Amino acid sequence: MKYQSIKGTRDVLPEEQKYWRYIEEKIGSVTSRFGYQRVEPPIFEETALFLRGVGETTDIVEKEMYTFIDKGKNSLTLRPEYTAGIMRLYLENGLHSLSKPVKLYSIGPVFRYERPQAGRYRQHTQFNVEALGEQEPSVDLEVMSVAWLLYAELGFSGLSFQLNSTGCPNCRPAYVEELKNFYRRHSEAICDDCKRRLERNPLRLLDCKVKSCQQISADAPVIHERLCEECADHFATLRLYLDTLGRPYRINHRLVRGLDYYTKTVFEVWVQGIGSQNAMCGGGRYDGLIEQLGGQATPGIGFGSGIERMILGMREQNIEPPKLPDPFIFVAHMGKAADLRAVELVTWFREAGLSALMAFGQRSFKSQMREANRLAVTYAVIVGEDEITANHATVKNLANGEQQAIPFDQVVAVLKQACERQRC
RNA sequence: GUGGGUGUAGCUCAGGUGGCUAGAGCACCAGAUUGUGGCUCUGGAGGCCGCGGGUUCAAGUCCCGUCACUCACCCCA
Repeated sequence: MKYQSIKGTRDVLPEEQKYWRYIEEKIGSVTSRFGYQRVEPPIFEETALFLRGVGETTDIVEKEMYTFIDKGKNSLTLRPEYTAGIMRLYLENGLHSLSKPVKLYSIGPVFRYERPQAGRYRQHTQFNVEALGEQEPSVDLEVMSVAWLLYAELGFSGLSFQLNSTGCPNCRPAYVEELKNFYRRHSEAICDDCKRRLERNPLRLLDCKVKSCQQISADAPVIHERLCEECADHFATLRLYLDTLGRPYRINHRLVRGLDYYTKTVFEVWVQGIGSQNAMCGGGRYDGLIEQLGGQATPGIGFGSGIERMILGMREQNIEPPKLPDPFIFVAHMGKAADLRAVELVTWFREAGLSALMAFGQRSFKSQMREANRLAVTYAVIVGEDEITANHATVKNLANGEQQAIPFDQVVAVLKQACERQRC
């Protein structure tokens, strides 16, 4: 085969549409109940926005961005995540003048150059939620609840939050220093990756999967025990909310995110069964980000959730989305005059709001009926020489086999009525 | 970037120790029923056995290389 899709990308085929439609409907329904409004920034931005917004030493920026120079010699990048672009959109369009918090969501593709594996693609579709301008922990709860309610209504079982606080500029530096000192004492024993992390991204030391490193990290200082008063209060209040609602969560002091902008709350929602990617969504608070991008100091919190990962999880848990409606009418025709009448009929049906299909060209009547059956239509409308002569259509109900003659000028009204009766 | 697995029909896959004229199921087309679907039966179409090289009388099968896909690590949705 000469051409094939790019590594890490995938084609969405008709078979999968019911999942997409179902998820998009649920997203629309849940977000509207929480009062979130949809916005869509372009899929590419100035590269500098992501360098500043995501963090220059993050893996995403260092090795995963699709960056290119356009014909005007500008450095542009396909968005590797939503948040930076949403912050730009918020500032550029003056959304800060709206009443706070400003609650936004988006659905669209994001791009990262990574090695693909189950549930991870170079282009994937992300559902993204942001709440801007409010620092109360009840907003953290609300944002987390959007994710929770979405997955619950999609039918997922075994959901739980993973929760941590990464502190703020007042308390994190001291903690990071303590953490580095702890690991320096074990610098002989940790793996090579961790030796790099020790200097570049110490928080990620806690997240190492190597067994010997995990034994060490079990004794490492724990951040949520070293938060400043403000962060500790915030964390405690959020936990109180979760306890009150009875939402299952686990404090995971290893949960540190790869993006620089997170402060205080970080969370994921886990579901079992999609390979090594057990997180359905990941997000957190980023109280310093907007200021860093040149706006007024504005707190914010959000998360991203991969649609392809949701579909994978639904398949894993045998969650069957409602199937798309089958077409209602198939027009079978025999002979030249009938072909013209069939073209007229499907046109009338469609203009009346009914779904109607027909066979193209002169095919055997049997094969047309077979096709009608395969399409799972409710009615076959049969037009042959007999019908042309008699000026009526033969309408066959494929479910019970009954058929009757209906004059051509009444067939649309009759089937329209039948459709309304069974809410097709 | 690192490690494992797999490449045979549109799809899912069989093809011990090399002997194939390369198979099955599903899907597709047609006929049995010259104007009636589903079920059944019969037939048909559909393959450079990923690609290149090597060993051999003989390679889908063995060897080398290569590409692709895939799972996992890193990281992340």
